[in-house]
Amino acid sequence: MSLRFAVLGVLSSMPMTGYDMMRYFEESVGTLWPSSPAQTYQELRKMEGEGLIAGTLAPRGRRAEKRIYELTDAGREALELGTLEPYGYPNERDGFRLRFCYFELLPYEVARAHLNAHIAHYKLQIEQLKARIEGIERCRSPLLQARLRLHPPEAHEAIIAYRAQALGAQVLLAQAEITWARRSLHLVAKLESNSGSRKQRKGAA
Amino acid sequence: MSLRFAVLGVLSSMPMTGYDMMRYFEESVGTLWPSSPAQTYQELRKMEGEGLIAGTLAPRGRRAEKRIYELTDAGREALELGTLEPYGYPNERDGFRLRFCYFELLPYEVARAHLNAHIAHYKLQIEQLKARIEGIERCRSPLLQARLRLHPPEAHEAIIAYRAQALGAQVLLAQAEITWARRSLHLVAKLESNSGSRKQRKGAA
DNA sequence: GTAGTCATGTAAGAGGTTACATGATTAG
DNA sequence: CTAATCATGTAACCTCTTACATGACTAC
Repeated sequence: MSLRFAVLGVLSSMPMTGYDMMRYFEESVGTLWPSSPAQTYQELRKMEGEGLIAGTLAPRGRRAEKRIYELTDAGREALELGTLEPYGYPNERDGFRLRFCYFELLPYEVARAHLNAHIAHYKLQIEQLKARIEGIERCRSPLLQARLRLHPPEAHEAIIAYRAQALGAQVLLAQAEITWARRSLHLVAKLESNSGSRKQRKGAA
Repeated sequence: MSLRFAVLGVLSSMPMTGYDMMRYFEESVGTLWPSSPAQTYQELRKMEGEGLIAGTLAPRGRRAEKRIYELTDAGREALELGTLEPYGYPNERDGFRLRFCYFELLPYEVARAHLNAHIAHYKLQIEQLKARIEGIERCRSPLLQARLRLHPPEAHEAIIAYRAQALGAQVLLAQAEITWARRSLHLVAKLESNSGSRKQRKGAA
């Protein structure tokens, strides 16, 4: 249901084609709910069938056509309902930690390399998120600008703040990942020195 | 590939039936990679077909039978390879934050309720995780005990520490969630007091 | 003309959820 | 005898990914 929610949310700012939607997805909610072209187009067709959105054919050049979607009243209702309903927390999966459970199978060097890659991954993510947050706060996205135009000025602060705060969550989580990985590097070092001194004791004995 | 990895990991401690596996999943890596009976049994059959695990029929009571799976050499290799390979970080999805992006549609009261539910959710999760971590550190699980028996005593510390540290990650992340939700409650309060003198929105235009 | 962007799809398959179906064994 | 547990599945469905396919339009 979340892709559907994302589509409703994006369309609530302005009508657009499936192609536009894919671009705006990346710009706005893309970090929160990525979607491929294949899935986006399919979902749009399905939602049109269910009356949540309405597509109208528009000319494009002389021979070609494009389909511009906009929210219906039912779609607007579904969007509100989606925010109103309590969120059903799905099972979270954590492939990295699953593998980490078996790091005892690895040489310390490889374990360290994996953890350093983890840190690099989330550092990069934080940079990207901060750039996005700045983009939101400065209203650089045409999608966000369109959304603001739909609302009175006194609502603008909330719209922008909620968006930025949503990405702020991802920053906090990424920072926690880095903290954890650093601690895990300490753990690896400790395990290594323990096994090192053992070897020394054995060698000495 | 992660369910497969989880199966290999669990089976590397001891041979067992699909039914046992489901129970041990919940006990050990269940928080990291939950799986349903349907999926578990299917995956086991598939992995048997690919020679990663081998099932032997064993009698159960007088008429019934059960299938006990164990790792093959290929399976052991696959497990090692799975830890050795760099982890391919998947796209992460965040349904809660996606909804949060549109909290401006909600009355402040409902926004607060959602955030409080968020805090409650992760507080509960932290409690459960801490209980699990204690269980690991005290070696309460028969699965972990079996695993330790397979290894020399000087390896025990690492095995236990990695497991506990894996769940420790989830604790850190859950704490970050709570921190974020508290900050978001402050944000809601601020927005509300800003709009305090103004008339608040009601109804759809 | 050709490269890049705009625009829309289909098909196959992996991975996961939910619901249902079946029957034996064990503990009380 | 009954209920809980042990044990194994099947079927339908949803979501998401990957790869492929098509063709018009625009700027150079």
